Amino acid sequence: MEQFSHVRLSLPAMKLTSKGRYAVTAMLDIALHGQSGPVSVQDIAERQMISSAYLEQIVGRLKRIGLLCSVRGPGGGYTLGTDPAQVSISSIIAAVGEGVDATRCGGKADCQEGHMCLTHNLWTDLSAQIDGFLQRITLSGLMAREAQLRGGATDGPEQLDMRRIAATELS
Amino acid sequence: MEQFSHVRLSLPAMKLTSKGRYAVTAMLDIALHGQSGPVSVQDIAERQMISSAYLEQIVGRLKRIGLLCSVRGPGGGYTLGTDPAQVSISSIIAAVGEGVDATRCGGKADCQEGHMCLTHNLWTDLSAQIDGFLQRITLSGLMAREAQLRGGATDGPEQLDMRRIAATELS
DNA sequence: TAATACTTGACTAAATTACTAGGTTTTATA
DNA sequence: TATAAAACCTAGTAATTTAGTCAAGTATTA
Repeated sequence: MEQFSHVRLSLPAMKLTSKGRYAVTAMLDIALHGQSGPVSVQDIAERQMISSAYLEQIVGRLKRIGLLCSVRGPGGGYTLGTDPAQVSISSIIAAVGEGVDATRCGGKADCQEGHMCLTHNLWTDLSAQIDGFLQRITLSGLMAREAQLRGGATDGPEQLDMRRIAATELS
Repeated sequence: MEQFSHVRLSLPAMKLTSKGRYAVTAMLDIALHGQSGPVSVQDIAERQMISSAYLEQIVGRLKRIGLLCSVRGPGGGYTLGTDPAQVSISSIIAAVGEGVDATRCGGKADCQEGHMCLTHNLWTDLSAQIDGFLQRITLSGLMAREAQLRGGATDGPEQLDMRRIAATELS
């Protein structure tokens, strides 16, 4: 028999769900189709098969942050708000409230003992690892890959090495 | 007005919640306190402040997988089922059904176009990145850190560089 | 001036998480 | 041999989150 109810401590160490994926997909779609003018949410939703109403919420946040600009009225839509070379995947995901939130105890709070702190640091460092990876990959990096795919072989999805992108992006 | 309901596609790209953290914490607790005999769930629950009934479920899965052995009856409990140097954090997390499940389309299925495949590969590679990190860190690695912490400075939780552990673990 | 597009806020069904509750074995020890 | 301490098992369930929907706007311009 349990003596007391445990406090519910959710706080996932990290989350990356459809919302974050949709955000990145939308940014990339706008980057690729925004040459001739603004891209409407409807267009993105149809191309990427995402609920347009849901996408509106996501794209709205990306605009408020400044990652996108909007043009209203007929023929309107969204354009990139920044140089795609400056936009990391990490920042896109963070813009919609996802990504890596460190640990349950915000920095030091709850860790009572040494070995508790040890796993705590494991999660902290894992978070840094993930975020670092997502920070090294930019929107222009993804665009370059896309261009390369279009120009090169079209027979099926081959394995891509994102680490190489990240590396070239860094140097 | 939306013409049709979109199919709900959950499938988080990755998840790491309390369940996975509890599993790692429990394994480490048993590794550290299991010298003199089996460690009971009650003991772990009290030390780590986790609901014992919930912990029982988690520890049960770790046993079924073979990461733990159990001793029934009074004075019973759990002991490690394997050499801690062979147990990666990745395998502990996987044992309780968490960790990294690749992408929504299992390998190639749904990717209709090039740029779709591009973000697909981003998630695939991120997953590999995360899992690689968790695979390079072992239970004995965490134990060594704990021992070092006990022996060394006791004034507060300092920043640990897990990457160094991972590196030494590899070489 | 009407169509198009963005804006907002509230609402909801489904899924998942983090538990709880209540039992049954097994087995050391008194 | 009774007792109690432990593992083991199977349901439930409340809270939270996700992935949407819905409705009623406001702004812009062909």
